[in-house]
Amino acid sequence: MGNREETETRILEGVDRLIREKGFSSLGINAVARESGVSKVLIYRYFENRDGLLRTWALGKHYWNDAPGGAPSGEGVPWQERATALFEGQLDRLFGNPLLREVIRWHLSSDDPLSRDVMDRIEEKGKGLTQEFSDNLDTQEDVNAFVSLLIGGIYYLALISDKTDQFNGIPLKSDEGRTRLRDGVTRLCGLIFGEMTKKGP
Amino acid sequence: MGNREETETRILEGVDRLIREKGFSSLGINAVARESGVSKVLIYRYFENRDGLLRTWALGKHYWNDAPGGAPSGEGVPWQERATALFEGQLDRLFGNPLLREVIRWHLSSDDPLSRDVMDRIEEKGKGLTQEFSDNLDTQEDVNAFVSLLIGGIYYLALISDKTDQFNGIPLKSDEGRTRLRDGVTRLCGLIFGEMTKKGP
DNA sequence: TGACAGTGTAACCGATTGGTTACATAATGT
DNA sequence: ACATTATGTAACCAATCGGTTACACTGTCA
Repeated sequence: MGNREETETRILEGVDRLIREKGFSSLGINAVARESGVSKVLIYRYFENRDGLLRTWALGKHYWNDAPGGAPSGEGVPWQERATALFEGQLDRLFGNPLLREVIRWHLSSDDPLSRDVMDRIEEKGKGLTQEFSDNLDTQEDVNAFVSLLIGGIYYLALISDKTDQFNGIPLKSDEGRTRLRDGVTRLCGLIFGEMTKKGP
Repeated sequence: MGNREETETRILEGVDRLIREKGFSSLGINAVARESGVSKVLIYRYFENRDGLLRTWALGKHYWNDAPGGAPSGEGVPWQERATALFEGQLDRLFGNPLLREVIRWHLSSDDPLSRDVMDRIEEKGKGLTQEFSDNLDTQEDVNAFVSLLIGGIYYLALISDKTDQFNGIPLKSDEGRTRLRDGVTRLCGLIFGEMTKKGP
């Protein structure tokens, strides 16, 4: 008590907990105040209103920088391998981060432009990587379409993994399912990028 | 007035309109009554409560039977062609039916078990078709993983098409984007199912 | 000591929520 | 004609929402 910074972080931690447990739909000022054990007047005093609170929460997050960094990008690495690393990284990232899934859900269902800003930051790194593919690959194929479908598939399966145990015969909550998806992605990368070569001068 | 059936359909039509315009999140009794121009007491009288209303709405829908029927299933049709028809059908279905997308959004974000029931009916036909693949194909590949990723990708891209114009360089709201996705799916089906043959005895 | 800024709480506001009670009116069967 | 049933509306209920006002306390600087 008597410490503004501490109170602010307590509030933001409350937001964090609330989103993780109930999602964005039930994220009201009263709920945050209750969860944080803090008078809601302080929320208005320190964050102006619900929007300001959400904005400082979202923009102060480090979560969005956990993009798959394991993608090998050396000169000699074949594109198939790079793509595999990218997709497997996204798979682990999505399935391993419940808060991230909650934010995607938020973006899919709300009209709040802030959700777009946050999504942009989430996708930032991945976009740079996929850009590399379409820039450097010498192929007639629509690489962007392939990538979009695969990334989208990973997103969707991660999202419904919170709601159901199985999708199309794949157990989404077990390691077995994760492994099958991982292998499937790897196999698809082989089929798609297997014969592609670097663009000539 | 004075006609129960007519009032009931007016209410259900109001639900329909409301979901299409605002989604499930803002679907309250008061909103339905306002939208339908009907006293909310009648909603309670005829449908018991919000849950009952939603249940009769969802279970009385014909929408869920518009699954891609164009999939050729004759004996001589190659599997690659069948798969292509299945996925392209799903693509058109998802992008062409806003109400369907709202229901999927609902399922992704709510805890209501009813949403699972509705999703089961939506996926029913597709599940039967994909089951055929894993049953009849003689391959070492994890066909279910491929199918799950592709179907999921179609779902996700359709969902975000309501929120953003472009994803990964694909314009989601234009015919061009639809065509590119369609071609991408076709091409992937070629890569995946191209060499698969029917299971021998 | 006193003025003053920052931190905190309780109580209230109007609007809206899901849900109910009471009552008026129209149709129906005897 | 009369009693009963179905259809409809207005008014109300407690609870919750985002947001505000008023007031008590604590420290700091003069």
